Amino acid sequence: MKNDLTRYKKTAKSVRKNQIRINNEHRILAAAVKIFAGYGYQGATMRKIAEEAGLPKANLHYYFQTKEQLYRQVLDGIFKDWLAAANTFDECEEPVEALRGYIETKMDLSRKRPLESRIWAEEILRGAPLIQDQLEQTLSAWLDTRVKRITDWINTGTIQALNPRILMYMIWAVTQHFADFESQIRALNQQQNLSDEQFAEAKKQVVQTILKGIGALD
Amino acid sequence: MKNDLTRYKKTAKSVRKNQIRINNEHRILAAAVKIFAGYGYQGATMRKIAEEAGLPKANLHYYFQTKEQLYRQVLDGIFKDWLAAANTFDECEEPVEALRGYIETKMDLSRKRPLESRIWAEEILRGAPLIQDQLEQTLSAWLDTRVKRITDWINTGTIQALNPRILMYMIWAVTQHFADFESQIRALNQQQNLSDEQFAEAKKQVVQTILKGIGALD
DNA sequence: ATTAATCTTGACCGTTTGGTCAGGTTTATA
DNA sequence: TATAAACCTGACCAAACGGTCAAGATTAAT
Repeated sequence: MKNDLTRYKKTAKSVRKNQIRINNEHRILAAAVKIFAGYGYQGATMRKIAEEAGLPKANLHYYFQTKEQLYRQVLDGIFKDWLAAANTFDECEEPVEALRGYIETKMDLSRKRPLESRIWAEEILRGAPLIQDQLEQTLSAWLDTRVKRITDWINTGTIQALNPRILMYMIWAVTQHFADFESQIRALNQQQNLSDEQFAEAKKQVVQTILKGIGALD
Repeated sequence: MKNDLTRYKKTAKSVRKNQIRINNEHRILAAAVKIFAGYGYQGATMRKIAEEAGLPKANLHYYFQTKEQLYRQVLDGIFKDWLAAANTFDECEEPVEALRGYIETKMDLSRKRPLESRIWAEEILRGAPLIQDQLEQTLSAWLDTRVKRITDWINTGTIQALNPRILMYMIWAVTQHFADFESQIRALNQQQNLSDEQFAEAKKQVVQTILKGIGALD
C-alpha cells in the first residue's frame, strides 16, 4: 500500500512536472502558429515568437532546439488535424453525402483554423521542402483510396465520368481558398471579413456547385 | 532636315541609352521573380537575386533603391498581367462562352506563369500589406462590374440563382491552385509535374464542372 | 534537509542581412 | 576630342538573425 501511495505520488508529481513542459510547449506552439502564419517561415523570428508567447527567447531554445524543429512540430500538428478532418470522407456510402460532409468539414476547418491553413499553403508554395515525404507517402496513400471510391461511384453511374484526382484538387482549392485568401476576400467585401451568414452561404454554394457540377445532383 | 536628322540621332541614342537601363531592369526583374517565387519576400535576398541576374549586388541598388521597391515593381507587373487576362471575361455575351474563356485564360496563365501566381499568393497570404489598395480599388471595381453581368445572366434565367462573388472566388481558387500548389500536385502525381495532356484534361474538367455546377450546361 | 533534475534567462557570438559610397569605367553629346 | 551624364562595383557598415552558455532559481525525490 505504501508502495501504491508512493507510486501514486510519483505519478502525480511527474504529471505536474510534465505539466510545466506541456504548458510551455503549448504556449510556444500557439505563438509559433500565429507568427509563422503572419510572417512566413523566413519572416518569423524567434524573438517575435518569444514575445508572442511572453517568454525569453532563450527559453524557446530550451524546449525546441532550433527554429526548424519548432516549425516542424507546427506542421506536424496541422497535418494531424488535416487527416482527422479527411476521415469524414468515409462516413457515408453515397457520393452526395460523403462529398457534402467532406467539403463542409474542410470549409469549417478553413473558417476555424485559417492560420494553420496559411502555414500549410506557404509550405507548399515554397515547394514543400519539409513535408514532401508526408505528401508523397501519407497524403498520396490517402488520395489513392479515395480515388478508388470515386471510381466506384463513376462505374455504378452515381456520378458522371471524370478524373477523381482533379475533383479532389478542386475541392481542396476552393475550401482552402477561404482561409488562404482571406485578406483578398476581405478587401472585396468592404474591408470586412465574411460574416457567419456570408460564410454559411459560401459553404452552401460551394457544396451545391461542386455536387451539381459532377452530376451528383438533379 | 538637319533638325530632323539631329532629333533622329538623339532619339536613337536615347533609345540605346535607355536600352541599357531597360535591359538591366528586365534582367533584374526576371531574376527577382524567380527568387521571390522560390523563397518568398523575406527569404529572398538581394544577393540571391544579384547572382541569378549575374550582376553585382550594388548594381541592383543602382536600378532599384530598395528591396521593397524591387518587390513592388514585380507585383505591379503581375497585377497588369492579371488585368489583361481578366478582360477575356468580357469577350462574349453568353455566360457559357464568357466563363469558359475566362476560366481557360486563367488556367493558361497558371500554366505559363506559375512563379508570378505564387508571388501573388504569398502576398495575399501575408495579408496583402503592399497591394491592399489595388485590391480594394482596382480589383474591387473590376469585380463589381462582373458581378453585375452575372446578375443579369441570373435575372434572364441563363444561369441559376447564386452569389456571383462566391462564383468568382471559386474560379480564382481552382485556376490558381494549379500554379500555387504545383508541388503538392507533383507529389501526388508520381513526382512528375502534370504533362500537357494531363493539364489539358484538368482544364477541360474544371470548365465542365463549374459551368455545369451553376446550371449553364445541360 | 539534501541532493538531483529541471527550468529560466541576460549576456554574448559569429553570420547574414539590406543598404551605402567613393572612385573608376563606359557611353552620349557637341 | 573634351565634357558631362550614366553606369558599375569592391569594400564597407549597422542592425538583426539563430543559436549558445554559464549561472542562478525552482521543483522533485529521498
